[in-house]
Amino acid sequence: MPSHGQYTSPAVEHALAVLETLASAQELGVTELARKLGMGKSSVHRLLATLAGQGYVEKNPQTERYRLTYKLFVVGSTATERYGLKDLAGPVMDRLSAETGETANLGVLEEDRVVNIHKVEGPHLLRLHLDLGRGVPAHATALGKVLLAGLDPNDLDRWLRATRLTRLTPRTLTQRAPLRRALREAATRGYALDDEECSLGLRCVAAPVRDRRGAVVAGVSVSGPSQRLPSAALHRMAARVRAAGLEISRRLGYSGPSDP
Amino acid sequence: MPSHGQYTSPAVEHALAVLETLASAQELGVTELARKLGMGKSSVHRLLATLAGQGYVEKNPQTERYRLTYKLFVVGSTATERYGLKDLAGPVMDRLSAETGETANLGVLEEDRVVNIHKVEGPHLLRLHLDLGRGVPAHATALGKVLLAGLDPNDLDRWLRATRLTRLTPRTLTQRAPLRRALREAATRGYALDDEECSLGLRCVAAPVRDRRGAVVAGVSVSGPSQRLPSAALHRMAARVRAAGLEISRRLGYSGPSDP
DNA sequence: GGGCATTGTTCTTATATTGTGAACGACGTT
DNA sequence: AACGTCGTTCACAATATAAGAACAATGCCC
Repeated sequence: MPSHGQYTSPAVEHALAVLETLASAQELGVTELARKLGMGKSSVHRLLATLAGQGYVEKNPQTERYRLTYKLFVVGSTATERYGLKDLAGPVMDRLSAETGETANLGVLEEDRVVNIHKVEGPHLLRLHLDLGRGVPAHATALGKVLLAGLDPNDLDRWLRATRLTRLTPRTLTQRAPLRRALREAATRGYALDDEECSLGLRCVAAPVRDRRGAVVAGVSVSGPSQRLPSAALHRMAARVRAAGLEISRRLGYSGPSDP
Repeated sequence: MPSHGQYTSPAVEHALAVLETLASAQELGVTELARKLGMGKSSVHRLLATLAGQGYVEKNPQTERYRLTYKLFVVGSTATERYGLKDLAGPVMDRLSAETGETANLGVLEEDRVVNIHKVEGPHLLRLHLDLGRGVPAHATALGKVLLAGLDPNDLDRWLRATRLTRLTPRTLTQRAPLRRALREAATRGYALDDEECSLGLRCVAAPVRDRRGAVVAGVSVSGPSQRLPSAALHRMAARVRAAGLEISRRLGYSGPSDP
């Protein structure tokens, strides 16, 4: 077997592995990095030199070890502007946050996680701090549920087979059957809830955002501390969140029905 | 000259170029991308296959063209957590925003741009929308000025020689001499101003954030519309911004003097 | 202070991968 | 129906690659 006919580039995969490893650790030396990746020191060294030449990593002059620069963040952030989603959603989210007094979030599904790409914080002093960018397991959040409910059945089946439903709090749905039920419910009601399934003390309502074809491309949510959001308030808010999701969808060119 | 002894990896550089090009355009086909990069179609195709295999790009099933996923954003965002800066600065910025009623920003210098890594928006309805991530030319912002003022003289000289001072508004400082003067002033006062130099109608005050060695690693700022921030208010606010910068610095282990 | 074990970097080499150009099938248009 | 264009695959020569050994510099421990 001559084994030519390459469909992927090992060098590139290695470079990406270097970036990801560097992202998960704060700072690493060449030897340390090589050990983690199972490669030779000199190979890693050359990859680092390449990445440094392009401005993606740098050597900390103090410790003589390598770390990521902010360039990856800069380049990655532009991916966030797909469809102009952020710009279109921004004003709607401002209003949603003002009306509800809570934090409004915009998120998308990336593999098994929900990635927050925009948030508007409410005026309350007590606020739960959720970082943009850092993903959260989809099955444990309201946003994740509306996004999963928007997948077509085959993709959802594959998703459910492929991902472990890790437990984040005592209330996290870690079994497939209850999660499936929750997703069906989300689909029929047009919104999903998260009752401290992701973080204790945090409740959340989310609604889907659809593009002109009707496909769910993102979700909007409102989240806040349980004390301020008893069950009744949560369901009342759902209408507002759904309206916000619909408005963003309309701006994206969605022309389908307003009811699920 | 045998010319072996490679210090960089062309394949990796090409892959990064693909990512950057894809980031600057929304969606591109293989041929289009190959033309932009001046490479063969098949090379680009293999790179895309590799990047897709790692989850960094995907093919839009509608248009059959390639686009970035959000993974680059996810990985890049973790770079944002260097020093735990965001976590340490968060509460201080919350307070700064609450006290001033305006938007508080945290930024770092990346090449010739200031990258915003965290912001806390004020309660006012009239707000200027500045995205996180997307960089802004350093010479035209208050944050940029404190960060440049924190460079050591050699680095600053190199920076000034290397970068074009592009004009963003009629007030932008596009000459080196006035910029140098502004930087000296920022260094002696401990804060910098931006009077509609970046965007018309936007004013800004910024102060440096220092690590335990005293090096400027970031900046905090408060920004708002000119109508709410007359010159007098701006200078009054400077004290608060400086105090916030100092507090974050202290949390980072800075033990130097509080005055510049 | 001298020796020992790290570290980051450079060199060399066989080998596997890369970039290229051409050819293929599939669409959409003229 | 023929054409242009697209994404994909193929084959091959040229070249970059990954690995291991050797280097100097640094820090550490006895």
